[in-house]
Amino acid sequence: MAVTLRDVAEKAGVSVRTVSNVVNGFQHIAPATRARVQEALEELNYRPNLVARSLRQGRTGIIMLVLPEINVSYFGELAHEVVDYASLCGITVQIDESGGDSLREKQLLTALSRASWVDGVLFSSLGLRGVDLAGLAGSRPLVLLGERTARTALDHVGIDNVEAARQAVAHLIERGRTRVAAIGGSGGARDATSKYRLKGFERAVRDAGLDPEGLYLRTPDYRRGSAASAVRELLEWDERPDALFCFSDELAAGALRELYEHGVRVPDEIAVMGFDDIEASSFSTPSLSTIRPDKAGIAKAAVDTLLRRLDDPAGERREINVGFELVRRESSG
Amino acid sequence: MAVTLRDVAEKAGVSVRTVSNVVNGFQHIAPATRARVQEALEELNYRPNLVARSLRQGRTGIIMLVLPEINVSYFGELAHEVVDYASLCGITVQIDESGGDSLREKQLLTALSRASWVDGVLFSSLGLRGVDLAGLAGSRPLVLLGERTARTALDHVGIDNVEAARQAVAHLIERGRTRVAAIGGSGGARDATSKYRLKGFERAVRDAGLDPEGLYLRTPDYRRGSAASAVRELLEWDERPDALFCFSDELAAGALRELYEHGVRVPDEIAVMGFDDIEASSFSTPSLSTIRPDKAGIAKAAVDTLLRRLDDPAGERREINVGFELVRRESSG
DNA sequence: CTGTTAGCGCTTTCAA
DNA sequence: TTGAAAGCGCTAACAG
Repeated sequence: MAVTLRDVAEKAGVSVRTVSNVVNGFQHIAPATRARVQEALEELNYRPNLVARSLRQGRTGIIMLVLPEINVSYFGELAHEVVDYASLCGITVQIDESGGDSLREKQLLTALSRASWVDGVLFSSLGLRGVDLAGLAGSRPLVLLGERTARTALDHVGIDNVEAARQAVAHLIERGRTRVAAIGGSGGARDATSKYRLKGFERAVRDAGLDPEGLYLRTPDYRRGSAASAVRELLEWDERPDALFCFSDELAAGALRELYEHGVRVPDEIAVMGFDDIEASSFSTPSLSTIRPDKAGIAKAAVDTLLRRLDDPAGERREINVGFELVRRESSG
Repeated sequence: MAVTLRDVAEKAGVSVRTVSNVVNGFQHIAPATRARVQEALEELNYRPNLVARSLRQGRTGIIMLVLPEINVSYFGELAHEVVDYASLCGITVQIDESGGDSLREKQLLTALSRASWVDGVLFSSLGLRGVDLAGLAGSRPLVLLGERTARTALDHVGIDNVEAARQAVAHLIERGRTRVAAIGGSGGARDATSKYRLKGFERAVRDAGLDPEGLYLRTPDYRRGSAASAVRELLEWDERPDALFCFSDELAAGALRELYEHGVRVPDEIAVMGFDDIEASSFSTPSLSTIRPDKAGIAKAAVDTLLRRLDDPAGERREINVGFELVRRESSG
């Protein structure tokens, strides 16, 4: 059914070798031969069988991007950048979701070893443990995205979460707030991201000579729906906070909604900062001040690192910190 | 380097055939042999080379999902459902973005024929033309998602956009609105989605004995940022509309923002309806009334249809309409 | 410059 | 029940 090199070779009256050379743009070919082969190629509408090519070359040009959930805006935007940049490099991206919960994380690891056609993996997880990673040791190159959750020899691309969080909270304090609360986190005990954002929060508060004690509320995940109960709780404190630092824009969106339902004016009564700068945040009412990680930069660094690792499996471990930016909008006053 | 069937066969003192049988769970194997092979398998930590297997079997278990942009919430949520359901079927999903603009649509088609390892394609495009599709005729099975934009023999999964839009607008009219405007669309001349939603809008308006003339404003795309200028324009009409039907939730979010900036109260002065029910919509202020297409249903139908088509390439064309639901929230009063 | 050919690792037909 | 071997379509080493 499918046209093969042999079919083309027969039609053009040359060997498969020659056809292969033409297909792959090899240099030293007699113009006449090339023309003849080209013609046969067109006439038969030849399409190379990439599976066969991959088997031969040991590379597929496919990388896998593993993230918690693609429908979460931040990850959707990150995936967009990755797909975008990878396609520039002639790489196709396959997407797998870890779901965030550790039950499915096991399936995921199975999937990972299942997917032997994948050249390499970009892994963005909230709670990957060292033991999990161990199982991957011998397999394909893997670049960790987001926060490093275990001491490994893996390449890593992320941002300085401590400093970013510190700047976010410092910004609230600069705007005159003195009682800043923080909310965020995830079910995973090893959620390093929230650990570092919390550290940055505490640092900023202490730098201002204030006390962060008792001002942090954990949430089960980073989604919009998870902010409500935390917000309800802090509204009942004896001394209400006058600012709120959310560990994600989605949480912030949920917080804005809950504050609105309680008739609390933002930023007048409570200022709000998010983290991620998802697209929706500049359109919310009020628009959301936030930290904007350089998503395109993360994507580029991640893909580049992975490709480099493919060529040089033994190369030195790379630890890349990509930039971020503080975005001031209405919600922080 | 990688362990192959042969390595295992040698170690176990059997033929590759036998090892293959064990790996694939073949029935008729002597218990003793099986045990010996299992042991060798474990000891060498054998992982099948799926590229080789695919070459042999002519199937990879990979399908491609093509959509405009993965960072657009609706598509992110749809992709989530597709990845979810496909993984249940043992299928991996590869994602490609068409970008929406026809310039990149050509690259996309190239990519499609490039990607010969893909078993089949789920294609969600806003403006695919018949001629474009023609080029794919001989290649892999393709299921069209969203709106059918050309008369083809392709399978198609979507929702009844005319009826959904009609219900949305009828709902606004039921709530007492008499002057409903519509905004949405895309650059493509062949944006069938907006065509049908517009038709549903007009039908609902006429059904109520009103006149839709001059109440539709085209936007360049369905994104949040594209609603602003349309909203500014309709606010300057002599007779202001008292309701607004947006062809997507993102447009509606942009509209809510713009109305807020102009001090127009929603829903008191203008009621707003969206379309898609992205997650953010239930958290906006005011929360957004909208049409909720059964995304999981679309994903399931799409994957099922594609898999069936793989087994039966000559089967009858399938035309599937998935359900939807009207979601009443604050923005429609 | 081009033809011949040996595999890449696997499944599967044909024999035994 | 198991072995031997063909071959999926391609690339590349080796000849010529």
